[in-house]
Amino acid sequence: MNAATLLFADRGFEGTSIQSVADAVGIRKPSLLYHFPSKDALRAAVLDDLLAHWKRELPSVLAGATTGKDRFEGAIKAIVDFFVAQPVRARLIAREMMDQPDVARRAIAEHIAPWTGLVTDYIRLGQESGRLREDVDPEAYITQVVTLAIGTVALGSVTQSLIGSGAPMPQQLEEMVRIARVSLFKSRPKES
Amino acid sequence: MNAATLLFADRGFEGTSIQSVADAVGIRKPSLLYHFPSKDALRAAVLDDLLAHWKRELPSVLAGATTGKDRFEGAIKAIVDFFVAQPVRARLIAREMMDQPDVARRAIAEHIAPWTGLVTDYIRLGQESGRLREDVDPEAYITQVVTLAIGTVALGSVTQSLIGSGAPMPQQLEEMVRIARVSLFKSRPKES
DNA sequence: CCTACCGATCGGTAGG
DNA sequence: CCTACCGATCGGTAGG
Repeated sequence: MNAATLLFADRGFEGTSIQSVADAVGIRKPSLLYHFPSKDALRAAVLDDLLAHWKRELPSVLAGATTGKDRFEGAIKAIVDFFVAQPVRARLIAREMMDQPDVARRAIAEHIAPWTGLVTDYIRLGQESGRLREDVDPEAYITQVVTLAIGTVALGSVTQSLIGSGAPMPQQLEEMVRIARVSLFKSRPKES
Repeated sequence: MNAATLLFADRGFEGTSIQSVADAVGIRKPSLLYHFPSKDALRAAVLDDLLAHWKRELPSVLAGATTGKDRFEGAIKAIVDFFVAQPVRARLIAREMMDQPDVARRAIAEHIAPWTGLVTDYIRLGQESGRLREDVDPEAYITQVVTLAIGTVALGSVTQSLIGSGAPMPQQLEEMVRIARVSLFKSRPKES
């Protein structure tokens, strides 16, 4: 499954033969097909595994980020870091979103939406307490932040060179967090 | 070429057979291979066409946006609108970035980077004139905006359902422009 | 988990 | 731009 995840993320589902997965694991193709009855079953299992992982990890990430004084500050960085730490999964989910929008939509709506929904609640809370900008659309905002995080990680190796010299990855991540933060919090004096 | 662009964007390069392209055009496979000596040649031609189109259109888009008083205001919306208006091309470039990072990097660095570089110059100009935030990293900022635009369009049909109810596309685009704007301009009173 | 094997489709060529 | 055809690889099965 790990091998399949890597190959699917790297070359795409259609660009990956079950033979190549079997090779990576060191078994014969029919042996692989014993564990996963078809290539599509393998795909489904890989996607399930990905979502199960996120479903397991997200609560603690969000819990850790939404506790204490700087819960809003922390939440943004936590969400961004979460995707940044898993470039393979980010690329895989980006591919699945393009390859099978319907499947990905259902899977995400079922497993992930509840947790992002939690974040929008926090945002609304912050808006009422006057710490967050009122012009933020909570649902659209969190969607944009996640899209940016996935996009930056999945396409990062190329977007770096959008500019002549190229903006190195660490600076891209810093700027991403800055953008997410500034567009959420009410402006205040300086920070550092 | 249009047929190939659509199919590549939709199902990916590996997921598209030259037979299916030929079918879409209404000719036989060998006839297609007469015009494009190999599948890879077709891919290269499609990518070239995409970049040529952007190279042709970008100047006028940027020129129109960077003239007059509200040149900064306009530039953001122009860049975002530019990608939003071409969902097929956005999806294709996103795929090519993942499938062949090296090829995409070279192509973008050569054809697109000069124009985005122009935007970073404008941003620096705006920073000096005091209208734009000083904490903006121009290179990283424009990279992030483009990534967000491409990502939103390419993955949009799925990210909409990141939230239970789902944030409709128009609202996502509005929020994207807001995020890009707020994180670039110095804060000021209300707008509307 | 393996060997042996299958029909279908793949990208591509010959030759007109 | 076509018909006819090629070897290689595809996902998958039989049977042990």
